[in-house]
Amino acid sequence: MADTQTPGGQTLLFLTDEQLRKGIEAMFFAYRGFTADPDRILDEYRLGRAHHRALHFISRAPGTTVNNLLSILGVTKQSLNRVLRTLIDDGLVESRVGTRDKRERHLFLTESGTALEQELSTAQRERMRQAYREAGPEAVQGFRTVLEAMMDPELRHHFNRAKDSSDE
Amino acid sequence: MADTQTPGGQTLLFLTDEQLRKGIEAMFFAYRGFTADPDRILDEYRLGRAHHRALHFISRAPGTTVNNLLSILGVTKQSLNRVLRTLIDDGLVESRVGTRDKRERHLFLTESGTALEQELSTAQRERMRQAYREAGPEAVQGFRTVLEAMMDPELRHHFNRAKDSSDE
DNA sequence: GTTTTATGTCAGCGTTGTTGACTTTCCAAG
DNA sequence: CTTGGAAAGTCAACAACGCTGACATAAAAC
Repeated sequence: MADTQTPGGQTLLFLTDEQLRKGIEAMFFAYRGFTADPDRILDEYRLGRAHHRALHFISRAPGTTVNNLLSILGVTKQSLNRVLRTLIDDGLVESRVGTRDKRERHLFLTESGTALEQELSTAQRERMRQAYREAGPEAVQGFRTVLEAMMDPELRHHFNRAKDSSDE
Repeated sequence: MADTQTPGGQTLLFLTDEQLRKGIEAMFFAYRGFTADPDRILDEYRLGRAHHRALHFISRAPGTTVNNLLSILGVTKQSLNRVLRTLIDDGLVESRVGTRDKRERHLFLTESGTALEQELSTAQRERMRQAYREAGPEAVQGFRTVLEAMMDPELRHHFNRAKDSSDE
């Protein structure tokens, strides 16, 4: 990767379109791998990626409201509602009317919801762990740094929300 | 990132579930940013991401066959066919019957197809360039390494196909 | 106490993925 | 030269998951 130091010490990158295109393709192919294992499991349950995302974030923040989930997932409430309906009908998620504000619904994973989320998460974590192992610790640091820089500022906010209780 | 050296010199990574989950969320949020700019442009043309992917890989390998595109994109021919039909009807892609093997169709971008591909690619490359600039050269190297490790071996093959004429 | 805002639900539509059945074209092996 | 099979395309139906619009209800604001 071509780079030089300015007299001021700032690192400059000279990035060809070709290098950037390879990065774009890497994202495309890697994302396919990233979702492949959960997708296989979801098929067995007749669920899709949207259900996985909902399970993931409900698991991360039990009792979260529909509205909060909405802003994290970046879809319309109607779209999320259909997904939640399926999950509730399947007994994977429980929706409790808010005590302070009865308009709100607080979302929790049921026992079987927790089990499925674990199954999905384990498969995806194993893929991630394997990739991290192959790549090595400095690569992982770089990976995370570039991904964070690629996010929309608004989304980065959601990402960093739970970061405190994390790895650094 | 926790890591130690074994007496043998191999680097071991101790990765908590929490660290891996953050990596998973980073992929999720970053991919949203990654596709956000092209999605906005595609909306104006009443096209979707599937069309963008087809344009990208036809642009990368002009004259590629439908079958080759199929194995790269990993969708069914029926699904790809609908996308190609739209692109051909819109005058963005040209399909030429093969000379050596007349069963094959070779795909090329038209002038306006090239223009749209450029517009999409430029938007996406700018996002990528910005992220690379923010993260710095070592981070970029790590990013690419982890992404490649995350791919399915079969997909990695497609990725490396055009790598020779690339950056290393 | 009526209006406005927030939240969630129901109905319907578009894109893009899927499978299955079928036809046409054409290369190549027998 | 015929036939088997690969490549490409079409039609139909369906599922997942985005979207908009219309609407009910709860809470807040006036």
